[in-house]
Amino acid sequence: MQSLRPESEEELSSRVLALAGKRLSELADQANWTVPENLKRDKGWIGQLVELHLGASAGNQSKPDFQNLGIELKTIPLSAQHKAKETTFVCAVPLIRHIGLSWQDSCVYHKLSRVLWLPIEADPTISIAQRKIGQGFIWSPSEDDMMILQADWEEFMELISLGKVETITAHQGEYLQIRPKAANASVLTTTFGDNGLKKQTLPRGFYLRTSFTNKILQNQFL
DNA sequence: TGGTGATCATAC
DNA sequence: GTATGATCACCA
Repeated sequence: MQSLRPESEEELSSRVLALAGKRLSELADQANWTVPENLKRDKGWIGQLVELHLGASAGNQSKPDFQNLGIELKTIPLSAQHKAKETTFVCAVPLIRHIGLSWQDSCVYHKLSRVLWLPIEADPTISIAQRKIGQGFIWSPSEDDMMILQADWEEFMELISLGKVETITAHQGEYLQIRPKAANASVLTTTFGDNGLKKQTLPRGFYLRTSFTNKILQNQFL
């Protein structure tokens, strides 16, 4: 199966509504997919399953999931207390050719401008098959959110411009954080060191802290 | 035990 | 290696 792409936000919203309360086993059966026992070797499985059901443009293109609508799909794994369990990957950190890059031209700004959040049960005591889809919603950052995201982003990019990416830890940033994003610790990409010379380093990504995604969830369901 | 640093699958 | 999709796993 492959759902056709939704042609409007309204159409997407009604599909999201129809998914609410469904178990992952139902979606997997419809797609003729096998539900894994755990996600250790299938970390993106749930995300890809819901993409299929909502008609997101498949593939590894660096474009929004719903390109015609400019909407990015993100799942949120929920604990038993219905709080976000994991941070949310946003995009890779630019480590070269970032000189003069403005916030409004950044990947973080573009990825977060319009997001379909889809909360999904992730309590480890529930089998993957029995986990239920929550109530998804389409969201954009508030002005206050934008200010903080921009401030975080500019602080990080300032350090990167100074060749200090390797001094950045995940403790920094209010809403955003920078952490490794690679298959393993031996993967290397090019950057410039604090001496201005080209060097190799671990690729990193921007992630949203769970405190921020929990705030988004609270505002939505308050 | 929560959060940071590390990691997994797959397409190209 | 980089893009997509994320969660694992260990240690402070």
